[in-house]
Amino acid sequence: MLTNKGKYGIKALHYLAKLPKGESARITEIAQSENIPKKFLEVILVDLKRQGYVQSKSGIGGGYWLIRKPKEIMMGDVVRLLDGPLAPVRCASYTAYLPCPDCKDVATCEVRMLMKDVRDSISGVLDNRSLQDML
Amino acid sequence: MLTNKGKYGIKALHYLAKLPKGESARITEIAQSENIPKKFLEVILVDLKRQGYVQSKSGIGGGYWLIRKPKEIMMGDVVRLLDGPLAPVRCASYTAYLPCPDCKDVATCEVRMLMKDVRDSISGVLDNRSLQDML
DNA sequence: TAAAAGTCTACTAAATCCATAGATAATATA
DNA sequence: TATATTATCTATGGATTTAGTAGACTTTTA
Repeated sequence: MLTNKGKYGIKALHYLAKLPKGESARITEIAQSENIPKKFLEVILVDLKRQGYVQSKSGIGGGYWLIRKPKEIMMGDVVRLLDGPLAPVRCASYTAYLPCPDCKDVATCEVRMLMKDVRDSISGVLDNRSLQDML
Repeated sequence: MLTNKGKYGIKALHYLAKLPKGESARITEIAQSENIPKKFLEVILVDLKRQGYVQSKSGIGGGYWLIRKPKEIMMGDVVRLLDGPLAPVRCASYTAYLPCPDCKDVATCEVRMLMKDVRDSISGVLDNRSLQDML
C-alpha cells in the first residue's frame, strides 16, 4: 500500500522539481496547491530533509527546495523512506528482512518465494523511475 | 502489503492442494501444521468457501477440500479476495477504482501513473501464478 | 444420542494511519 | 532591534484496519 504520507511526499517532491532553478516553495504554498494538510506535510518534509532530499530556510523568502538532482532521486527510495519496505511481507524484503513467527522453513516457504517475485517486480518499477522521469 | 489473512489463506490452499486426491483436512490439522491461529483460519476458510475455492463437511471424517483445480486458482484472485485490490492506491486499481479526494486531475496525476505501473507489475506476477505453480 | 467437526455472532486488543494543537526557533527586513 | 514570516519540535488524539478470541449453535457420522 502507498499511504497518504508516501503519496504526499512524492507530490511535494514533484512540486519542488518543477520550480524554476534557484527558487523555493513555502509549506503553505505546496499544501494548498497539492491539497495536502499543511501540518501533515510539515512532518513529511522534515523526513525528506533528514534524508538529504531537500533543504529549507526560515523567514521571508524562505521555504523548501531540492538539494538532489531529480534524475538521482529514485521513487523506490522515496517510498521506502516514507512508507517502509517495498516487499509485501518482511520475509521477502532485502532492506528490512524479518522472518514470520509462523514460518517453518524460510528457505522453502512458497508464500515467501511468491512475494519475493512480487517485491522484485515492484522494485523493477520504483527503483528504475526517477523524479526526473515523472516531470 | 500482504496481511496475515492473505498469507494464511495462501498457506491453507497450498496445504489442501497437497492432499491426496479425495481427502479432506480439518481446520485444526491445517492450523497446527501451518502455525495459524485456529479461530482466525476459520474465518478465512469461510471466505474461501463463499467464493467457491473450497468445500467443507461437518462431523467425523469431515473437513475442507479444494473444489477447483490448482491450475485454475490464480494467486492474484486469492490475494484480492482476502486482502483487497492489488494496486497500491485505489485510483490505480482496475477492480476497485476510487479517485483520491486530493486529486486535481486523475488523467494527469503522476503518482497515479507510477502506481498504475506498479499495479501492472504486481498483477504480472500474481495473475500469472497458479496454486499449481506453487507446489 | 453423543462426539466431532464446521458456522455464526459479537466483541476486543493492538497497531497503524492520519492528522492537529500549540509553543519555539530561525531569518529577513524595516 | 522589533516584527513579521516561516520552519521546527513536542505532544496528543481520533479513525481505521488488522488480528485475533469467546462462546453458542448447527451439521454430520458412528
